[in-house]
Amino acid sequence: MSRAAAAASSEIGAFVERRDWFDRPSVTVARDLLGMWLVHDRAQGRIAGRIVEVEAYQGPEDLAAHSARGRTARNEVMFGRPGHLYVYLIYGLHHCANVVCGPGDKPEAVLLRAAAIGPGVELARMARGDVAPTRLAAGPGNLGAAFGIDRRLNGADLVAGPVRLAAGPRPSRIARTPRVGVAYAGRWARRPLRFVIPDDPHRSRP
DNA sequence: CTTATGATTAGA
DNA sequence: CTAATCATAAGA
Repeated sequence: MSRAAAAASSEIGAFVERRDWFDRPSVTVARDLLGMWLVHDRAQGRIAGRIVEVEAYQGPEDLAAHSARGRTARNEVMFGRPGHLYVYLIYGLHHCANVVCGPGDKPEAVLLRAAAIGPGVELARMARGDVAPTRLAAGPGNLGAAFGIDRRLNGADLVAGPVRLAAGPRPSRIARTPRVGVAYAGRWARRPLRFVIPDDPHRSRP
């Protein structure tokens, strides 16, 4: 990779500053999130990575969405204003990070499933241990671990930070597949609501 | 109170 | 293929 290309790929664009950017259906936000930067500013430094894989979870009618089983203490944030982080613990050990979307009061969200870590690689490695760079944030549990996102950040404002989103290079192509791990959701399990950059080495699976 | 299970992962 | 591991939600 040339010096110019390397510089370009590590360039973080403008942060999302308008809440209404998030106030859209999860499918729309999900597509837009691919290629964008996820940035976490911490005392130790900044961890940033480009999002390469996401899943859309639609409102109450989507049987795979947490919000389909009513409002509870856990999914409270999904029912709140768009532009916040919904973080929950899964299988007793993995933290999954979601972007709360709209439109309006509709409790939709986008699960962040994989990212290519750019600036802050060493910090991410410290948090994750010694793993291959392409696997650092591949899979929702790994992404949470790599970015240092846990339940303390549940409800965090994505406009205010410390976790924010910024413009990045748009992918030339976007692939759609069914979502992972939601076989119980009947028809909704088969819907193509997973969005991924085809053949990206940082994605969690084909 | 008890109990089943999950938007997962690593390892055999 | 399965164990790990616990917050959550649902049921008694």
